[in-house]
Amino acid sequence: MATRRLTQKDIARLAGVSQATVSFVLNGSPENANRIPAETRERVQKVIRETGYVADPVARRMVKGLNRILGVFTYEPAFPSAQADFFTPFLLGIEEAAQELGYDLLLLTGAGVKRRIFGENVRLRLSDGCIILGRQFDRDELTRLVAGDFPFVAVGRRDDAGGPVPYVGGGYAVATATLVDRVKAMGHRRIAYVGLNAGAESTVDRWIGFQPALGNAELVYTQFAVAQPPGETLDAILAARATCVFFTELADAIAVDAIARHRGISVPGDLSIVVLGNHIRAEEHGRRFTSFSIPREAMGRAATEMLVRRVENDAPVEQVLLDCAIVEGDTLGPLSTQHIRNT
Amino acid sequence: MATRRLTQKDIARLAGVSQATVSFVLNGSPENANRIPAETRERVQKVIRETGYVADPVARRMVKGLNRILGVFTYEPAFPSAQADFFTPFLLGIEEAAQELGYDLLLLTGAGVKRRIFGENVRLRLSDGCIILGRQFDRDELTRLVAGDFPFVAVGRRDDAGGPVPYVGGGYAVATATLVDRVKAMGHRRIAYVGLNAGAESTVDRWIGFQPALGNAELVYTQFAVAQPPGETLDAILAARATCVFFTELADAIAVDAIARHRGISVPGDLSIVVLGNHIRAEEHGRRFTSFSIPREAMGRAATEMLVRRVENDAPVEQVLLDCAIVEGDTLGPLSTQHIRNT
DNA sequence: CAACACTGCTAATGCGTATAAGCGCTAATG
DNA sequence: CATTAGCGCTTATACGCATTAGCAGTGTTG
Repeated sequence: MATRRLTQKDIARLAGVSQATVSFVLNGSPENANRIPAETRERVQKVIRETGYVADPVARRMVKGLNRILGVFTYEPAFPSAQADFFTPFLLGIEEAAQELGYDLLLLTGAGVKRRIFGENVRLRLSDGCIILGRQFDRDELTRLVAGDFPFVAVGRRDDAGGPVPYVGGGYAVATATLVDRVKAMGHRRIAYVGLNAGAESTVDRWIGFQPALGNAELVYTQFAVAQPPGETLDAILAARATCVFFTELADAIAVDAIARHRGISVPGDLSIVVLGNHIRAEEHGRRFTSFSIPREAMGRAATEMLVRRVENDAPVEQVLLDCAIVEGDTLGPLSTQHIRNT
Repeated sequence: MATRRLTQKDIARLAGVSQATVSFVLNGSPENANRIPAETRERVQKVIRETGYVADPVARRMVKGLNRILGVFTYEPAFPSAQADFFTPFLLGIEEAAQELGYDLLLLTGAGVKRRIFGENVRLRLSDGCIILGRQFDRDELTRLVAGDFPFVAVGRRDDAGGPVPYVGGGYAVATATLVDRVKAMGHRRIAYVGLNAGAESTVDRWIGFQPALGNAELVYTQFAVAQPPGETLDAILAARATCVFFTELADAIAVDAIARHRGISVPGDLSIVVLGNHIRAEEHGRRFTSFSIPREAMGRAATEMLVRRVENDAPVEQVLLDCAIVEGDTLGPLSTQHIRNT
């Protein structure tokens, strides 16, 4: 246990050469490699093989600057089961891409309660660059990151923070607009929207896609708050004689759908439901909501590849939105005759 | 972008002191801290605050030897969805413990197809120690780890490999024996065992707990192979007039249970089923099998804490088995009168 | 035969930090 | 008044490696 780690000096001593020679044998550049004859090289390599020596990556990094390590920072802990379904697909994509590109991942656990990038001990800097994951972004930290020289890529679109933020996001606005078009094609003209319309970029994007796509349809009810009993929400939707309701949160949709079913209100017969994004596996709740899917794994991959481009080639800031596939589901139907009669 | 990172030298210049003074201000040990008057300290800290300087963890590690980073090595990729349910609970425990102890996690992605600890560039060594996760262990690498001076802890019991292996495992043998006792207390005397009884330690442990606990019960059928159609397995179990069957693999149990149900054979009325370990959430398949639960999260936590003890205090090798709680389930019932008649 | 190039190495340096050792100064002590 | 004991710093060194510069010896050229 007390046996100190082997160093190049040890190898050099055992092989009867200098430390520099060992270093050359290990990573001889084309010009310098051939300056060491095969015989000496063999002798050194024999010692390396026998001792199982490997260069200390820390010292290596000291002089080379790069580590082939990518940091992954999450503002929320990544693995707790409540979050796991959300984070795992991202991490899967990140891990796969990192492996292909020959990078390891440094998972930053965030010291103490407050997770911060710029904390006391920014061990983050050990990595060559970092991916930032999570819904809650600290504005100030983002600004500092943009201003600084540390390469990073955000997963999820981010507004400018003293400069453009490199990101890989989901095309929520486009997908939302597509769903609105589909709803209108089904004949719906009286529409409700339940969910936030401000705050995080991902939330805003949905609203931005939604609003202009409405066209000649009428937004008869909006509920931008969240904490309301689902029964009341349903009452309000029906009172406004909406025939189709958009939810930003799957959980809200599930709750309202359950109440509707309980009251004998048919979905989509009497009321169509559309969810803007699908965070959880379909199997967990019986319903397949009409919605769009977030390409989380692909986002992880793309972000990783973008980060490596920035690290290795000092590539310029890129901003990418990946397409979200429409999930047909079975909660959106054509306007019923009863609806038409009521109008 | 071209702005080089700040170093202590820069801070020193700006504050009009020496580099060493900056270092003292940053991490003054009790004896040395008070050697620097508040005024100077303030001046230096002001510059640090204004510039946002943070010490390079690499250089820090160079001199301190430790990095507050724990490596996590998995022989199989951790996040692919097939594996995710298996690995996630471990990672959850590891992440929580690491966070509490102030460590970050270095996830080793394994270069290329073959995942190896001792590869070309053992990036692992950047961490202070490592946790090894996964069912498939490379014997040779384990031996080298045991022989070496790099601190590690295995998750899952491991046989000696040229010396005792530090691990946190599950008490499968004890839990299995408990289940056997319970089965016997229900009156069962004709028992079947389906699953491997050799190979990985976790498999062997189940068999080791099973065999001696049988006592006066009779092992009327064993199937140590795996790849057999579930129908044939069921036929063989029934032909042997077993009244209770133990499975090591949940998947096998699910398959046989499904066939039995399809054929109108009642579980546990006609045949009791016990599963030795529960790998997947109960909700995913309808049945709650009588089994034991593997405390994966606790294992991750314990392994992390053990590793930190080894890293920080050079603690001796520990080998711990955590209790597996018995899952009552509804696939184990008392011997039916029909069974008794048949005997 | 002097000048020079090439071979096969070694010595020296720097990366950014922590820390032991030391140095000039003032105040307290004998 | 000589000595010592803090005080408030600075200087110097080491960590393990990559890399540049250079040096001794041999051959090659003009």
